[in-house]
Amino acid sequence: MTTIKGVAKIAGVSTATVSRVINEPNKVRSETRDRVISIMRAHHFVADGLAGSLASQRSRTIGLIIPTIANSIYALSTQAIQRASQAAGYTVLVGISDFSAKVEEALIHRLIERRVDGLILTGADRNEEIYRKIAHNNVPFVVTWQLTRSREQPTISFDNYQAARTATEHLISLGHGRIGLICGRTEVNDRAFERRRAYEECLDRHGINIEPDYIHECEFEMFEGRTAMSRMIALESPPTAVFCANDIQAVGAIAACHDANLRVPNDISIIGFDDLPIAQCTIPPLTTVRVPANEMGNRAAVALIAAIRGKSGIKTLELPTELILRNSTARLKQ
Amino acid sequence: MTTIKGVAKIAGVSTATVSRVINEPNKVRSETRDRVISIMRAHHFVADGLAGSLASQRSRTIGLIIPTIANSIYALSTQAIQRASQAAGYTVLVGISDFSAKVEEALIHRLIERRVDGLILTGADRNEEIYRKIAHNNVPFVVTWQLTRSREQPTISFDNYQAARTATEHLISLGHGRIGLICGRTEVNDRAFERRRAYEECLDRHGINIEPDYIHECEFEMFEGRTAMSRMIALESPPTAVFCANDIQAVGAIAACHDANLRVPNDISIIGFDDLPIAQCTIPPLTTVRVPANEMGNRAAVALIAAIRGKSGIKTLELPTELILRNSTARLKQ
DNA sequence: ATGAAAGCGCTAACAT
DNA sequence: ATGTTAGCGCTTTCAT
Repeated sequence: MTTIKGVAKIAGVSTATVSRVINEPNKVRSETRDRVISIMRAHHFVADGLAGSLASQRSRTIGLIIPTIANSIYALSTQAIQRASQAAGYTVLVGISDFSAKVEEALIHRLIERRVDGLILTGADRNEEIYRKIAHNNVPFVVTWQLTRSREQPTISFDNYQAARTATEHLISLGHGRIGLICGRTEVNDRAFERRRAYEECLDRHGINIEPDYIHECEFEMFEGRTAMSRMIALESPPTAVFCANDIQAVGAIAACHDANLRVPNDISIIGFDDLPIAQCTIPPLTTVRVPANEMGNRAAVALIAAIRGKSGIKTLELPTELILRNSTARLKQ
Repeated sequence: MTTIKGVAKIAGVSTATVSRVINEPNKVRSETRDRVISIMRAHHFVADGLAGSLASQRSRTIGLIIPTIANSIYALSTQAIQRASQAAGYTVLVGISDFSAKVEEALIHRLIERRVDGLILTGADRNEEIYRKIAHNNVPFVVTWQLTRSREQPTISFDNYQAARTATEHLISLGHGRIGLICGRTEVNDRAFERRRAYEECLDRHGINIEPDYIHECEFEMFEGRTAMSRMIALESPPTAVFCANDIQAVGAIAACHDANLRVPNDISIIGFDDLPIAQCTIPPLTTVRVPANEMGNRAAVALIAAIRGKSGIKTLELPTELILRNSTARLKQ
């Protein structure tokens, strides 16, 4: 396999010149440059980026940790991060933690090992030891999907608490008092935790009793949302409205209502969270909270890359969310 | 920042010993090993994988190219690839081509630059020059999502043509003669191309005329499927059944029927492709063709890693698909 | 079981 | 504009 040494020899120049052709082409006389380039082409030469990174002490790679990819939620922000990074000449290394703290720790270790220039994390709730390891290895990072005002981590996110509160208030303002919750597992997911906290505190603030049978934590799968909803429907006194803390589960919940011959929103109101594309194609279209996944991903990547280039530190940034009124919620029938 | 040299000095051993502790721990006396390990811990030491890869000439990284991630289709196989790779000690570098041949070429170059030990590609239709570059750099690879019996590329996939033919035959067997098609852009997507070819040849074989107004190519977005369907519904003589060559577009198509007050499947039959989780939660549940995305991803990763380890070459493997009968297709009303 | 030392392929001063 | 050369941090062969 060809190396810059080989190319240099054939072209009759030094390795430094070949390196310049690759990295700073305009510092090389066009004649020399063209000759070198054509030789590289002819030999299908691809420079060894590992050697380059080792020598230059930067990898032009950024690491991203997400809990799962199988679900559109993180796919959207991931895509935005990929796009922004590729555009800036960076490659993204994605690690999927499957909501496991242990796996996440191993993945972060791997990414640092690969000498990523920076790290984008999902959620803020992790072992202090991990943050220490990141700091000791001088890796700039940014937290997404979870605001951390109290902590010192640089964050680019919306506020899960406020957004979930908006959703809950919406149901209450419609006259509902028996309100259910379907959300992710709060022990492994601080975003779900915040959303549940908002739901509970909001009911509390309105003097509404919190009914354990109305609260279901489950995986981010449609069928899990469907099962949870079926259980609530089967209750003696079922809720008249349900807040699904993500659209995936909401789709399942709507299917469960349909299974039970309950009309949405006439018989039961459902509100989602995320505003995935699917929210526009459910029957009826889903009222939900729009989350700035794309912008969050883009901004996080851009800010991180700026920080890597030493142009600036990362300032915590709160992005707005928005209640999207469609057709799955209605005023409580007296 | 600490290096193995630093660790070695503190521990009073050579760098070779530290390296052994990291890579072949059992070749080091347990006493020495424990001392070295505790020093590494205390200093949050993370070995430089780039230097290691450069020296050992293997990166324990595999590259994956997919067209998009925003849609569950490729997310499922990607997840399977990630899992299998992580389990085998490999990191996955994902490149997203956005269905652009040019972007894909640049990404493949980047991955080879990063010295991936192997490459997993989506679809088989690309410039010969790219295959040559891959070969010249001795990178083992495997093609997924598209069978290539005629070509020499090692492939692990199902057969798009046969699967799409099954779907079309299903509609014909139900008595339909006016059959529409909604699929991806065949110029940039050989999977979509094969599915369209199967649709057309199948109609032809049954003596059914191919009606250009019944064929819509569009992006993998629900709303694009919805728009395409609306157009067909507005036709003077609309189709009585539509084959959506992926479930995403099918969801949009169902929504369009609902918009137009057409009942599925009473007024119009719809069949999808992929069997994504959403297919079970549409109203009505979607008849579709199940595609072995998870198994394909897993097998591709496992086979590639085996090839990397020199255990075997990659043998082309055809995975089965399956017609999943649910409730969105029905016999044509006379 | 451990150490010494020669690279791996590139970058980046510094020199010319 | 181009060349010389000393590393980057690790692995690995060969000694001991």
